[in-house]
Amino acid sequence: MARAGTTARKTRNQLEKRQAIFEAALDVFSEKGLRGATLEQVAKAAGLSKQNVVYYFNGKDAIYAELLESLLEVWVQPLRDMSADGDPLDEILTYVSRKVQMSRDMPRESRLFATEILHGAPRLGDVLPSELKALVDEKSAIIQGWMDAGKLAPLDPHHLIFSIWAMTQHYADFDVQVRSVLGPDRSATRFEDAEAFIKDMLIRTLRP
Amino acid sequence: MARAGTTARKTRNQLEKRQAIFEAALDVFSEKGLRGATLEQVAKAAGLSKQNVVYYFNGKDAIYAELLESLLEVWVQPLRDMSADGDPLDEILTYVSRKVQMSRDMPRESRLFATEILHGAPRLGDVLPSELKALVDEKSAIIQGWMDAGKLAPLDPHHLIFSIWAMTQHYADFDVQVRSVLGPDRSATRFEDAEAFIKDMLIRTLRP
DNA sequence: CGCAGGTTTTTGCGATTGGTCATATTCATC
DNA sequence: GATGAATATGACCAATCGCAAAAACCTGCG
Repeated sequence: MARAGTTARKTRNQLEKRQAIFEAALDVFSEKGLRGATLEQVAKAAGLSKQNVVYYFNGKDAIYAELLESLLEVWVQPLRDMSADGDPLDEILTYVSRKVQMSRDMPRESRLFATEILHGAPRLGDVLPSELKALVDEKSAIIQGWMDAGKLAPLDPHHLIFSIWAMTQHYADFDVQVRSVLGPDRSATRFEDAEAFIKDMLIRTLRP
Repeated sequence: MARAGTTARKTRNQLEKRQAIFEAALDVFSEKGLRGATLEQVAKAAGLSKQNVVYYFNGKDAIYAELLESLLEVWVQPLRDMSADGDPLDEILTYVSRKVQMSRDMPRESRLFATEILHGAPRLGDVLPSELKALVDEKSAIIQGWMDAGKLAPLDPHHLIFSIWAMTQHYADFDVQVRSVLGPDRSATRFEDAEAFIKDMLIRTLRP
């Protein structure tokens, strides 16, 4: 037996299979949650048998944990990219664009994280209070700098970031509700409309 | 056998027990989700035996479904109370206040609805596209009226409501993340700070 | 008081689901 | 064909839902 899940070195085939399982797991877990999903559903979506999935990972929880971890960096990248060098408003509006884009193109990832955090983020370990906090603190300091320089209206940077997270991710996480309320026709342009709305709101708010 | 769950008429004792089960179920379901929670956990939290809980309801799903339904009206009440007669900005800021208050005082309810909608809201039936849509459309029309009268800056009312939902509920649903990022000291005042921030943002945005 | 009716609770069990393990068997590659 | 990787098969075990029937508990009324 190979225990593909534990060995560090992996063949091309192994990586492909693991990727297929990740993709399937993202589908199933984001829709039903960790407990609501079964290994068999993941296996079927990946085109493998339940036992074969276990061969590549060490069980259900391991898939979920590794999936979360592998998506983490991608998830916070837009905030990472916010630079102190750019134009303040541009930087923030670009950040909003990218977050709306992620809600449209990666709703499963958004829901996965949402569910996890909603339930207390037990598997995110201490990533939130350490790494994420550090990142947000760093970017908040930059924003604060812009405000101190009179380039933006003075507001609490932390809550500004929270509000951007909330508004943008809302369109991925609560898509069912958004579409229900907007109705079929207006739903077609919900992401563009949302982006325009949020940007408009931030421009009016942040104008010094 | 009495089938307390099905009969329309209920004694005082029955109602009390059912209420206790609701309370326990809210605790457990909001924390672990429907599938993640077990009947026994609910029963223990309610101080009853598992089988006795089944006596009062017709099983796990029935508790969850009835719980959701019983909370729905409470949940949308603040929006219901928004009146066309009041001062536009006041009405909206009051709405924000009440929503933040609900995030602080009823986080379990918020998370329960969040989880449900996140997973496609299968048990909310067609409440979203019918009743909720009607309510939001009605209030959006009122806001639109205010904007047309020049009392508020022109914005999309639907997305304005979405953004208020998103920002206020964020502090209940993602409380773990908020507290992690803010750190212990700043967390103490997170709801007051959030309310002030959101109101400030809306005032700047909606000023005609 | 005591018992007859219904109500509530407990006991015990059947059945299903789902995660995991152990052991073949097939496959690919040298 | 030899060797290790990959897949398939079968079985097991734990968790848990839900039912049925017995037991305990009222409560009103003769």
